[in-house]
Amino acid sequence: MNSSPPGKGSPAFLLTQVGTHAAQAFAKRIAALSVTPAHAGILRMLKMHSPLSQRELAAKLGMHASRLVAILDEMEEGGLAVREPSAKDRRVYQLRITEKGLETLREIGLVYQEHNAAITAALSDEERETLTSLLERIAADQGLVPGVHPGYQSLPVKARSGKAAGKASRD
Amino acid sequence: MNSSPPGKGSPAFLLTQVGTHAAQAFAKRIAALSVTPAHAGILRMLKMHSPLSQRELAAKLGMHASRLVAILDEMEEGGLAVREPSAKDRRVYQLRITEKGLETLREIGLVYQEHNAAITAALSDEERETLTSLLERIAADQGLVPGVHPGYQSLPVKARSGKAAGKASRD
DNA sequence: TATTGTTATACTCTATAACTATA
DNA sequence: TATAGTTATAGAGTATAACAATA
Repeated sequence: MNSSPPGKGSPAFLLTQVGTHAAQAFAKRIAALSVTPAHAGILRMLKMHSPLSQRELAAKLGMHASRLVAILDEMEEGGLAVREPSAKDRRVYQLRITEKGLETLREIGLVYQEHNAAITAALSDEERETLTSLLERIAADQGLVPGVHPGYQSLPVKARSGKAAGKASRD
Repeated sequence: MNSSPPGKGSPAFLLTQVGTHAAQAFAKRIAALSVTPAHAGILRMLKMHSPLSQRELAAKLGMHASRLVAILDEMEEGGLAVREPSAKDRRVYQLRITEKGLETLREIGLVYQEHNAAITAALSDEERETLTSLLERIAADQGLVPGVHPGYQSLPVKARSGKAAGKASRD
């Protein structure tokens, strides 16, 4: 097991393999709601921490503020969130989730539940809990912030250009 | 737990969170060997299945053949693999791993072991085995091919441009 | 006419550094 | 002079469709 291919049946590789698959499957599911994982994460942040300036939001997500501009443009266009001028400082925007954003977040929650059930379909309820608790301990040990995707720095901004999504094969 | 943010403490989200983190951490580790995850996966494939044509390799990895061109150029440049003309069909190349490629694969194996230990440092041996077996069952249920990264379609070809890697913060 | 590997094109995403308007 | 948000630029990656050589 030393000169052999690394990690075929060992946890770290399985984690990236299954984790990548889960991320792809989730992105595909919520594409039906016209949102990306980035949108979903931002909606969640805004629900929990509104109001937030763009820089505060960027800091919380671990991404550069300039990347947020396009994403927030999309979200405003889609009616999910709004930029409101701050009374105190005319340079900053207070970001707030809209009623439609809250509704979309609820729908995302439902889709997530389906996704969660599908991904862990092979496990019993008890095993699901075991898995959750092991993963929570790893996440804590690795310094991951609950609810924040570490790939935020490079999560696609827009949904993949449609053609590929219709290709039947994946998931 | 219904209108609340999706998946904070539930397995599917934890899987993508921890899985993404693990993938990033591994990529960073093997960057010290001047290889990317894509290179590592190809080295492993070539060790197991040499010789292989480019189209056969692309099919096994689930990626488009044209993407392989640049990656194999790099690997030949780095002396990890070679394109040998086929005796039977002058259109095809037989890909073979070199002695240096085998040596690099051994080193990757060692780095992987460190990585695996680091990622699962929070767990006991028994828990590690439990996690492995749960993940293997999920992977099998989801139709994932053992040892093949589902993100192969969009794994970065070259190591990230250096500057970012030296930025201290991640991992 | 089909297939292998390659190249060319157009498109997306990203990071960085200007830039503006405020403070 | 510093900060919030924006825009511009340049670079990297990808997918797709041509393409040349060979079958």
